[in-house]
Amino acid sequence: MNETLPIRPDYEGELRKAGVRITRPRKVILSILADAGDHPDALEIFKRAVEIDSGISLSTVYRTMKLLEGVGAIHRHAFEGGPSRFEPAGVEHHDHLIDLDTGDVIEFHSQRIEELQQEIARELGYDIVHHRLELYGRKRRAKASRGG
Amino acid sequence: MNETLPIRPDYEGELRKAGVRITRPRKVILSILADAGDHPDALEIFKRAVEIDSGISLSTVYRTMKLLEGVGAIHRHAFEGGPSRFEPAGVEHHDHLIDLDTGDVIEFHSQRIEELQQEIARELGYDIVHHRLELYGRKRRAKASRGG
DNA sequence: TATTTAGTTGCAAACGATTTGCAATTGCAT
DNA sequence: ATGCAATTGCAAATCGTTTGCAACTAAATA
Ligand SMILES: [Mn+2]
Ligand SMILES: [Mn+2]
Ligand SMILES: [Zn+2]
Ligand SMILES: [Zn+2]
Repeated sequence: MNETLPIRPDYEGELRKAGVRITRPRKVILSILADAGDHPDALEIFKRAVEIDSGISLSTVYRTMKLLEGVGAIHRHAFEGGPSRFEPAGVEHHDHLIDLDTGDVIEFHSQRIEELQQEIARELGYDIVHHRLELYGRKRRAKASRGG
Repeated sequence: MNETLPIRPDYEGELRKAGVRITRPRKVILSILADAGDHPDALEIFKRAVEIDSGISLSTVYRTMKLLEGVGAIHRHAFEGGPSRFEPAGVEHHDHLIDLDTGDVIEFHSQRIEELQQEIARELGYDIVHHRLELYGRKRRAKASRGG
């Protein structure tokens, strides 16, 4: 296992540099994203935002997510079934394992898989722009058990 | 235009065994799926169905896709952006590479990746129920070229 | 600081994909 | 052939998301 440095991405600077105005709603949303440990969807971000500034609208959340995605500040995930979920783009690349029972999202990374993907694409004559690897599963139950 | 609807016999039997009524719309949809070489979405299946039987409705296509998915006869893919796309479940498992320029869907399979996924899930204490691996890329351009 | 103005907002209405209620129809067991 | 539950087509509803628009505001300018 390796440590992940809990770097708080300097969103505002990044955005200013991209010519984006730093408004009140955006500050709120950015702060929520900056210290979100999970992968919230737009509605969840909206709810958290309202706690800080009750004037924020859901439209603005959607617009802001699209904007942040556009400048590469966040990643959008479309996990099976549900709405888009987001996470800051600052962290190292990783893929996800979704717990079908609880909805928990577990992150993992396999350099070997990444390499194999490149290899496959190359053989097919392609360059990978991005990819999506999601494992859907359930907690392994102890093999000999009597509990429900 | 066409004579008999060449429904894959095992396909229909599979459904009967699952207690599903074989109706005219279902026969049409099944035949379309059986010899679809691509990964059509509901609307595309609907269009193809209408050519055979103009009375079929889009609702029925959606309902049938859900039913077929439920009994495991087809797989649903939710590629980036677009609507759900489908393919018969009979073929060997494979994953997909989507050409970002043309929309082409290329199938591939890596036993090594499949194994690594299992390994990762196991380490995290999970059993994989299913997974999704999609590569999005563009055709590799020859390094020294003058063509468009 | 006051002025200016293009970017941004909240709201409501529109949107595309998919689902659903319902009355009419149909598969299929009898 | 009969009877009835399963299935259908249609329209309306739903869900997540986007958009038009008039009011507002960040931030460049004077
Ligand atoms: Mn993540
Ligand atoms: Mn396929
Ligand atoms: Zn990856
Ligand atoms: Zn696979």
